[in-house]
Amino acid sequence: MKIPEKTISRLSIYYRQLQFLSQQGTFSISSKSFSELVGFKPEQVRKDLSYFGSFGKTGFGYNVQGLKLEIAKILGLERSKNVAIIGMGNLGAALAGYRGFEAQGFKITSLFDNSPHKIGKKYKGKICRDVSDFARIAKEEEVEMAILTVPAEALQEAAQIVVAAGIRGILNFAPVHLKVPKNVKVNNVDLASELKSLSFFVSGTKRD
Amino acid sequence: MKIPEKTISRLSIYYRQLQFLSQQGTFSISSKSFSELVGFKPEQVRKDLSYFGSFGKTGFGYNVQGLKLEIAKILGLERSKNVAIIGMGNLGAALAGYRGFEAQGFKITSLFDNSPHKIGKKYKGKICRDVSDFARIAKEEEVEMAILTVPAEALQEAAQIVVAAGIRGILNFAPVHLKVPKNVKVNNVDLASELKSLSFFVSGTKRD
DNA sequence: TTTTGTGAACCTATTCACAGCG
DNA sequence: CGCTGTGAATAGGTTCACAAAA
Repeated sequence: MKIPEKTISRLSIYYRQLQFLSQQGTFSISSKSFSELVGFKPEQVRKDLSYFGSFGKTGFGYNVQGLKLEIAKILGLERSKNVAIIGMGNLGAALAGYRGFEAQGFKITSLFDNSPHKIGKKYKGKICRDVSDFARIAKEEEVEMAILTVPAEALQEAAQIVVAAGIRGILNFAPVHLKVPKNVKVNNVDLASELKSLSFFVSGTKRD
Repeated sequence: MKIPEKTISRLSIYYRQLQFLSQQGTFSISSKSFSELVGFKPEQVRKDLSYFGSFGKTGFGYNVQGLKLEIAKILGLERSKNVAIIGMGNLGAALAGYRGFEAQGFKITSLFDNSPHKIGKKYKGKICRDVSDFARIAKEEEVEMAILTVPAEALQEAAQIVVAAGIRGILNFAPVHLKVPKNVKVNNVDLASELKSLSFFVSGTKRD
């Protein structure tokens, strides 16, 4: 069965919500109540889950803890994953200390840059290293994914380095299209473009 | 005619690319060459543009400068838009100094927080103010959009404040569903979820 | 009765394929 | 000719509606 990509990003959202419910001590929840929390339709939630199995109890709903673990398994989050950041500008430095990652099963283990001004410097207690040592360090520290916060003109080169080192998941913040082999998955976060599309909606005459 | 939301986000990407081409001095470009740069299909590019008019010349392609201006008009970017950031944590502070915004027609004019430790402090040369003064300041400074980088538990309240102040475009970084009136547009950037969906792909056994 | 799981129907978006213009 | 613009065909994703389970 082919699983829609959108299902995967919704599961990622469900996971965060289940973690929260679990911390609250909620034992079980129906697809209807859950859907209101995450902002989708109940059928959508059920269909998304149905790609992977039957996790609910008819007439009852889903066990919060159980479902959380199932989704962790689906997303490969049973154990924490190590992540490297390449590019220690404003954004890279902020992400190095972003609390939201740890709680969701990610560990920012390694920071890289190519500038002598930044190599050796500490960010949030972690030392920034030379990106030319990426392959060796990534192997040693079992890095599985990379966050690229380099300038546009450095992007393709940085990507080459991480792909050559065997990384198969890249989160790209440069507002430029990244060409990678098809066994590598890239997620793009284009912050200025998010604002541009908001601009369309706030500027529109018919949209109020 | 109804315009797909995805078309709007692609136009936002096209805009960045056209700006780059324009800086390079490229005079004109075909949908085919352009599509390779942005990573979509040529028909997609043409269809997206066709919702708004006929901007190309048959047998020739598109005038770079002209198309850039047309898209600026569509997205409401003819003049720079003022943006506020609420929540001066790691991420908010980084975005306050993010260079990528200015070049694309956005000005971060106003910074807010609710913590006495942060109010009055300067971030990238801009002073952080009390979020309870949001409505007044946003009006004075003609803020049209807001970036929310507040903790999850403060999100809904922050949103209420900006919506009450007449803001109709919100970029939300908290990994929580935000309820707003339907005349307000929210774009969500959920960084941990981006990593989770990458995790699915790097963990998968069949996906290499 | 309540709520899941899921084929079928529907709706939205992408790609095809070609007419028509310069 | 080369390349755009666009209806028609296809693919992809969402919602409906209901049978089955507890």
